[in-house]
Amino acid sequence: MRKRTISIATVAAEAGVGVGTVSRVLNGSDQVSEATLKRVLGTIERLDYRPLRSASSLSKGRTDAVGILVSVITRPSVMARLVGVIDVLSDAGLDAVVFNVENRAQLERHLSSIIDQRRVDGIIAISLRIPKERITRIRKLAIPLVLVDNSLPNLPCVYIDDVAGGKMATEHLLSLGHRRIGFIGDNARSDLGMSASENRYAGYLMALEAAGIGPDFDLVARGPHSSEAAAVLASALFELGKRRPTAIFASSDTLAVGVIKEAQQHRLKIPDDLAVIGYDNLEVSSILDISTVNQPLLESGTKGASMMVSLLNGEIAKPHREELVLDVVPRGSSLGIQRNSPTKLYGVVEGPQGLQILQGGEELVS
Amino acid sequence: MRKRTISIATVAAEAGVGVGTVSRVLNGSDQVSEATLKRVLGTIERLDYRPLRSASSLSKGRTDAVGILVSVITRPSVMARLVGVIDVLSDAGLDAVVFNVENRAQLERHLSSIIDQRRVDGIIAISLRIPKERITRIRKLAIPLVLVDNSLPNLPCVYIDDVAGGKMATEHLLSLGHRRIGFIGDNARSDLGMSASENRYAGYLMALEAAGIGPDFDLVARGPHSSEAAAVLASALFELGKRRPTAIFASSDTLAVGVIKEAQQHRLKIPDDLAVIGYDNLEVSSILDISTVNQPLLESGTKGASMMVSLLNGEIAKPHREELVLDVVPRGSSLGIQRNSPTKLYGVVEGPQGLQILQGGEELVS
DNA sequence: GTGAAAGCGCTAACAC
DNA sequence: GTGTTAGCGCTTTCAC
Repeated sequence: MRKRTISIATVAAEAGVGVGTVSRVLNGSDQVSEATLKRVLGTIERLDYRPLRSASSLSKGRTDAVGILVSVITRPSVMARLVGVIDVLSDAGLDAVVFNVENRAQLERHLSSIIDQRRVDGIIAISLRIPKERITRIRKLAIPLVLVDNSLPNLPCVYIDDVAGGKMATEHLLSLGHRRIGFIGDNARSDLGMSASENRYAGYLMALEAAGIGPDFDLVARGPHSSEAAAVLASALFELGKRRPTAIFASSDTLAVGVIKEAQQHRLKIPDDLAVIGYDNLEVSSILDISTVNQPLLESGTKGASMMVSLLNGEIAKPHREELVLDVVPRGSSLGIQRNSPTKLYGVVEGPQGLQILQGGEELVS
Repeated sequence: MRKRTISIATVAAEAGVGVGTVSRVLNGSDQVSEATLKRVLGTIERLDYRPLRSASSLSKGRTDAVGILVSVITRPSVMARLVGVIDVLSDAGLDAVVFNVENRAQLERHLSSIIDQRRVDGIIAISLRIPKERITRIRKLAIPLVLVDNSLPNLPCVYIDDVAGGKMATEHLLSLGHRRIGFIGDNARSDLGMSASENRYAGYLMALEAAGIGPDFDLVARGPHSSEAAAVLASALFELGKRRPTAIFASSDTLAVGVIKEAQQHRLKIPDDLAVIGYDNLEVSSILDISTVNQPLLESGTKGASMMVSLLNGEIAKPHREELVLDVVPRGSSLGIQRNSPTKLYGVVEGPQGLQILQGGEELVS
């Protein structure tokens, strides 16, 4: 409570050394003798001194922070990627500054603030299409940019082939003998350029064509990204009577949930009357036994963030492009096979007040 | 490409004014004549100049960023609060620096880095208990701290009364005539101090006692926060035969999903053989028609962030404590009433390629 | 109203 | 090895 503010100068004075030496100690330079190191460290400890971030940022010319642009953060798939990104950045000692982008205007606003003010050392864009002009500008300013769940030439990115995924999902249904396969997906959005659903749709069409089945647009429906909307759309498809689909590919598990719920309302048995496959392998698909296309969501985030870390450390020279693998996870909603009970994974024990499943890595209150 | 870096001095020189004037313009001071304002603004525009964040931070002594400490970010309820926080901060022009906290060690690490380096102007802790020593330190440094989904004396916080919520949920089941009511919740964790589930359990016990029903620990089970774990625990309760519960209060919707899924495996009809109520009113509860206790998740985030904004603007003097209201949302899993079809909410139209539900606020690709 | 100059707290290049 | 010093780019008195 004595000093107004305690800076590097205070420490230097107190320890009887120059500020340079203190700075060296702070930054782990080996140009410091054992003796002074100890002394300075001691003073720092005693004074409880911590260097001010903004000062060193200004001096060093970097912020040690990474901006994360996220499209519609509430979507579980986006969330999962974000978590992966944050974890890796955090481990690398980088701050994760998160920007939620719900529309084009926000995207522009955030981008300009991030880029122009140099708030961050690098930018990770998740499931987002960045306007060309911005890309150009970012390039010119030499700000590292990594794309997660998107792809652009000459830019480091973690790419997932949604077309292939859509194809795989549809082929799965085809392999089960289905011919009248419906598609339920997201509205195509021009503002944020999230094209995942449309790409999966393209894969769907390709698979059908390869199987010699022409597209039937009566079996195709799009809407907002919610279970409720999917339920409504599914309902419309079910009303087609004889012409109704025997299987539906929903471009995300969230939509698949709505489809299945609605099927139950219509007394359609899953998968006998209607087979369903979703996409993303969200937790909900596992618990509701919904077939799906697994994409490594968390991994896409960690991979992207790792790229960023490498870029910032100057370890990577040329833009790297990583493509993650997809795989169909067949479950009850298409196969009708009873899924394995998860019981085996857990050991239930008698706890102090009721039953308990102990979990690893956490201390339990006794 | 001429100048190395373009700073406030460049602008000043180019505009033929002093740096002070440019700074005034930048910060919207009214101490600038109309003429110079115009000229400086013009030069800024022409030079495409933007002030550097870290420089003004150092000078101003603030970062215009807020640190958000989040416990186990993957939980949907936590996510929802986070989204609320980010949105408000973003609108206020504050950067949201997110720290994911999975264990006590991480909490300490992040806290010390945030606090000591003054990376941020304020801290918002979501669903997290901050150790006393840290609170003391934060207080001493006069760093604004807001608690969301937690409460501490003399600290601004957005509080949700989980005990009351647990009581409400249990009373709902009691009111339906149930006497053998089970509880499935999270393991109590000492490291992060997330006590929501335990508080709801306390409410559950209170409601039972008020109804003259003694606790039966055979009907109580705890485990990790996942549907799978809940399913396993539910299974154990179902095996009690005659003594099995006729209703279950799951301390979160995520757990309720597991309970219901497992009930179906056991051929228990919902809600006739087993009534279920969850907590949080997550999207999944709506689509699966699960009764729940609604808590304004997003609002807790926005409220908390608003408090922070006020604090940083010096608008609030004493710590404010906001308590959000809870309400039971009775649905099919306890009442057995067919929920309203969401169909009415949406208008399905004939799109260019299949059916479509148009959504407001988004441009659709034609 | 406006310019000049003194910091803000740290880093890094340069001397010794 | 270590001290000294000149910035990093901006804000903010304080004169004029």
